[in-house]
Formats: sequence, structure tokens, C-alpha cells
Amino acid sequence: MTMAPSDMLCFALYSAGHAMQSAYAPLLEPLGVTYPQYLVLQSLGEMDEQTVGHLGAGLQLDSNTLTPLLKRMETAGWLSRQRNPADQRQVRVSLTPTGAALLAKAVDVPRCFAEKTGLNLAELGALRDTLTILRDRLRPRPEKHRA
Amino acid sequence: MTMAPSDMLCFALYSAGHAMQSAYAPLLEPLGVTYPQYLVLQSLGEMDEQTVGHLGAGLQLDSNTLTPLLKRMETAGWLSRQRNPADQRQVRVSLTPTGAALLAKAVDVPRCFAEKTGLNLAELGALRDTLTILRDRLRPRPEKHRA
DNA sequence: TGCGATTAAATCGTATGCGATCTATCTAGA
DNA sequence: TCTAGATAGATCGCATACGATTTAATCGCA
Repeated sequence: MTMAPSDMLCFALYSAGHAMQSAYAPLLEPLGVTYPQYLVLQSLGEMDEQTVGHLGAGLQLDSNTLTPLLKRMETAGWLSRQRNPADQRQVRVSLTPTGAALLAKAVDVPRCFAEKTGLNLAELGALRDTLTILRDRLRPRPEKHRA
Repeated sequence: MTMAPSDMLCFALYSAGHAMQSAYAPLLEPLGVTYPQYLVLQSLGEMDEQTVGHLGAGLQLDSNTLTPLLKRMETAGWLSRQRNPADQRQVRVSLTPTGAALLAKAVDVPRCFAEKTGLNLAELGALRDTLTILRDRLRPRPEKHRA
């Protein structure tokens, strides 16, 4: 009796996450991007010129993951990274025309993925909300130095 | 308008999965195991003497991931790997007494995690079922060579 | 019986994630 | 003004994931 329901929830989350990426793979492979790279493109599509930190806040990733990832994407020609002249600590990331074109070619990807899930819009939204709430409970905001 | 609901579902899944592992981390760190290693221990606790392939079927991982992971766990003294004399292609994995003791020390981990989620048993079960269904839709069984 | 097809792991290469630390820069206060 | 502390990224090391390929062993069937 080592297996408890909670246990299975964690595995369900773990394996569903992998399955999600494997479902995205055939959609993204023709474009030559990985799933995390696709998230970066999408995020920059929503708001260009983000700093590494801002991008990381949105994607829940730190610079130790983002910096190498962004450098690979810069090498691929999809984005540019430049220090903020007003604050040299910051690096601003922006889409290149090539990157924007790539993102444009990916417009149908989310819909294709949605079809694979077999869920309707309401179900997709409900599951998303549940997962988002769960995530925010499990990964509390850093809160800086909480008073 | 590049962001569609389906899109956000995938990110919710992605980030919730990471958050889940980060919530497990402080529970597993004292034991010195990673989350995937914990899954292996748990799986062997349910059924000892599994082959790499059987373990992989349960955890949805292939030998390219499992072999190195199992070797690290063998080095740590938690499990043993031996070829099946009846079929030398197979490797049977089993818990050592040390590994079994480690698993025993982890009995409370699932409950601690469940508390962090703030969900009751029914909610945990419902979410698990939804995710499991979704996962199986997204990662169809290999089906061998489908007729 | 013998050999080509299958199967089970292992190996290789690349891309994440992330804890811990380092470096450069900026900011605030004595 | 000058420096201690805070910030933003970058770097390092290690552990997954996984596509592609390789190797060893077994099986199926002429």
C-alpha cells in the first residue's frame, strides 16, 4: 500500500507533461524549434523587448536555464540580445524578422495541439485554470524577503 | 492574439509539472534522491524484480533515460541490476535492503505533498484521472505495428 | 538447422532544468 | 563621495529526457 492517490497525481502531472511535449514535437520539428524555444517565441510575440528576468518571470525559468537557451536561439538567428544602455545589468531580448516569421509559421500549432487533446474549449480552459491554481500553490512567489 | 487557450493549457501543464517537482524537492533532498529516482523506488516497491523495459512502461521512460539513471542508483547502493539468465537481453532491477530502507523513510512524502496542494482526496483523484486520460490521448500506445 | 528479423539495453549527442556560485553593475546611506 | 549590499545575468556541474544508432541475444520460419 505504498501508492497513495496524491502520489499518482504527481505522476499523472509528470507523465502528462512529457506526453504534452511529445505531442508538440511533430508540430514543432518542421520549424526546427523545441518546446521551450517555442514558449520564448510566443512570449516575445506577446511582448517584444523583454529582459531575461521578465521573460523568466513569465515562463517560470531562471537565467541559468534561459541564458543558454536564448544564446542558442540567437545563434539560430531568431532573436537578438543586447544590454540595456540605461542599466548594463539587464539584457533585452527581441525577435528578429526571422524569428517573427518563424512564429508566424507556428500560428496553427496551438489549434493542432488542442485537437489532439480531444477536449473542447471549456474543458481546456477548466483544466488550465485548475493547473494554474495548483502550480501557484506549489511554487509560492519568492516574495523577496517576506516581512 | 497569438495566445490561445489551448496554448495556455500546455504551459499550465509544463509549469505545474516543474512546480510539482520543486515542491517535492525539499521532501526528497534529505533522502538524497531526485524525483525520477523516487519514482523508480516507488515502482520497485510495488513490484520488485522488474526489467528495464517493464519499469519503463510504467514510468513512460525509455532505456536511454533509464539506463544511466539506474546505474547512478546502483552506484548509490539502492538497487541491483542483473541480466536475466533465461534471456540475456533483459536486465532485472531489484531493490537492495538499503533501497528498501530508503523507500520506507519516504512513506510520508506523498502525504506531505498532498497537503501542499491544498486539494482534498476527491479533487486529487479527479485531477489525476483527467490528466491520465489526457496523457493517454496525447501519447498513444506504440501499438507495435498497427494492423 | 541457419539466418534474417525482432527485441532489449546500452550508447551517443543535444537540450533542457536547476542548485550553487561568480561577476558586473547599480543603489543607498554613512 | 565611497563603499556595503542588492540585482541581473552568466557560468558551472549534474541529472534528466529523448531521437538516433549500436550491440547483443533470441526468435521465426524456410
